[in-house]
Amino acid sequence: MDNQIQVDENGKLMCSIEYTIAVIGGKWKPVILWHLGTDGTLRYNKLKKFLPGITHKMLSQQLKELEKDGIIHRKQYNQIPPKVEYSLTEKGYTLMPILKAMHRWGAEHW
Amino acid sequence: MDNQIQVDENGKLMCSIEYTIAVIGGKWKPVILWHLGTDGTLRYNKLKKFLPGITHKMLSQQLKELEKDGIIHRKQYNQIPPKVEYSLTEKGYTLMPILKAMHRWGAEHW
DNA sequence: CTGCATCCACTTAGATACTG
DNA sequence: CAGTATCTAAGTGGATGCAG
Repeated sequence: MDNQIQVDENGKLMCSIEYTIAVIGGKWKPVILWHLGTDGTLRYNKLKKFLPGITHKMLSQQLKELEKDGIIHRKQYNQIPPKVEYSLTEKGYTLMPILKAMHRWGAEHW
Repeated sequence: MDNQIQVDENGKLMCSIEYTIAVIGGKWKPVILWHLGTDGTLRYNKLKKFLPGITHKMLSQQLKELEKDGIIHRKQYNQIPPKVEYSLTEKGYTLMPILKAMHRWGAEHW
């Protein structure tokens, strides 16, 4: 087994797969990233339309976390009405193989 | 975008990536599957040692769900003391590329 | 050794209302 | 349009004890 022992911000032991889960895990993040990855750049509301059932609060929250982890980029236009665009960072794009694999597996094993 | 519209058991819309998340998502499942995938067959307690911090309750629960979804196989030996072995099913092994990718990404982007 | 049931603290997410 | 704050209901996981 080659998974190295790692430690999270609380000093708890983790293996590297747990780090990945911490970054892209949860109900919404994979789907958010999937859409940003396939569509390129999306405004807040456009993105929201791709996520049936997500609440306003959840979307902001998830986006903020993804931004903090360096996965997505947030570009704000200072205008009225406001306009904000989200896109994947370079680091974010490195996740696409995983997301593609997940998407494909889901389609095949439904 | 080629993600088809799908429906879950409650009639809610899902895209296929959400199904994958539903099956392998959460804090523990990817790590459980990772260990079963790399080590082959593991007894309950041996598996538990690989998951620092997991409680008894959580492990049973996660294993039961994975079994229900056809991802892992449970082999029980009727003896005292009990002995139960877990391993990946064929369907479970099809998840390994995803898990490998997650493991690798985590190691590279820590 | 493996698994289940109960209880309870804690976390999480939804609804709603408000801001620039 | 994009985001924040608060309140609260529901979900989740940990501790513990019991069983085969």
